Amino acid sequence: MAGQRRQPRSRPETLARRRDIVDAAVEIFGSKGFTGGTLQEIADQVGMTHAGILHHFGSKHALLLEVLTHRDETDVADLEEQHIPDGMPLFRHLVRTAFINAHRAGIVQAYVVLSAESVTDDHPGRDFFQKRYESLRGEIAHAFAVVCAERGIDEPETIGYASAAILAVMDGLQVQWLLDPSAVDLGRATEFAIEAIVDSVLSPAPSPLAE
Amino acid sequence: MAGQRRQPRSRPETLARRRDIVDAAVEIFGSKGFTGGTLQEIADQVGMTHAGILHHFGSKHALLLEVLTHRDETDVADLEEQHIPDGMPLFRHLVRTAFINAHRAGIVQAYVVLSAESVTDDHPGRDFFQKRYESLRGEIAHAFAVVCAERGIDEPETIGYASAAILAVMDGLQVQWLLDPSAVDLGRATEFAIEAIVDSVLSPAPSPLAE
DNA sequence: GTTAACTTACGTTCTAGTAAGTAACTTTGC
DNA sequence: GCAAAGTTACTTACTAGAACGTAAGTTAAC
Repeated sequence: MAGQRRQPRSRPETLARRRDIVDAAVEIFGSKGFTGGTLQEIADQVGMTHAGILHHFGSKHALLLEVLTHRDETDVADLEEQHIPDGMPLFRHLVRTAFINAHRAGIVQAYVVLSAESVTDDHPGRDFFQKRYESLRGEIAHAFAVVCAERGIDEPETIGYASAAILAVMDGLQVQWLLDPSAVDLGRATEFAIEAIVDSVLSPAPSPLAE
Repeated sequence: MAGQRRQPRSRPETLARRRDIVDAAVEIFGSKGFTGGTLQEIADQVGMTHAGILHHFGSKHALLLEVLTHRDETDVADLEEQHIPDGMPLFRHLVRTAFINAHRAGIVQAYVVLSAESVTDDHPGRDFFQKRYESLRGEIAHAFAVVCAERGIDEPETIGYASAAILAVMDGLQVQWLLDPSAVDLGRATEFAIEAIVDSVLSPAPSPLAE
């Protein structure tokens, strides 16, 4: 049903060149945003003209989608990798990812900038991020369900809030960390927050905010 | 010491016009970002030419800073309002703000987009957001200190992580909520997360992630 | 000898900013 | 109280540059 499968694309040199371009695009879009970054800058970084990039990807829009979906090799969240951890190991994995990300400012910045930019009207990445968050929330919620089952407790309705909140802290801490790395310890702060949220789902405490 | 205080600016009609422009800028920058939004669009919305806007603010850059610093009237975080709540009331205030924000998508979007965009290189809003987060973290940390003192407990070192984390969840949940309002209950999710974090500072539990 | 991987060159559109002009309102001199 | 002078709030018109995209040509691989 899809038009034409491209077998010609399979030439190894060409594939490597495309990878170079995507890598450069991650860096440029990460440091300038999608709207602010230009094909020219990306082209300069891989040593060709901007028309050469359009030859490979057709449009800036298409290049962005390639950047977003083919981040596999240099993954940020690593959730969709070979074997997705589940249950408690998932939460440990998320914390570990935060510690690793503290040494990968480039990719982190690309995701922070592009995900927030995607909420703007008609942004080409909007659909991608909407589905990504939905899927990630689902995986985290599932991990909560597994953990609850393991401990023989009913799944509290807070699981939905907690799943969104975990992703939210991770993203939000990245913004603060990017703005001032010396002010925020990305790994430890993420660890603290995830522990707090997980604990609050498993052993609900009376609200400390109640008057 | 400052050059010349402008008394002419105090003309009420002019001030109102400037407010109109700033309001329009919030909407445009919120829906398209700073880089993506144009003076033309802002001008259209207030019914003048883009040169008219430059007459008032001098440059697009300066208009952005005005948008960021003069959000006072339609405040998002409301922290710097008349009397800053402190101690436990601050946390309640933050939760209340989240519930209110759920009905103010426009301004929320402006802040989400601009704060994330500000991490890009040489962004004119970078300095603003860096200082803003620093100041907000400080206020939240102070509230924690007050609460600890009230209960006669030592301030745990987790206060720093918790302060950053609270701001982070608020921001991160806004992103997810803007992408899909039906999937995230902004108010309740924020409430849950803040309660979890506050509780975790006041009554530290053994890490649920420990193997 | 066809296809892929480019480059050069061009077109169109759009951008922020500037310069100069104009109408209206304020202030000042008297 | 009123006219001259100055200031403000714009507009129109322009500049200079950059952006993405396209079309056509060129070299090299298979």
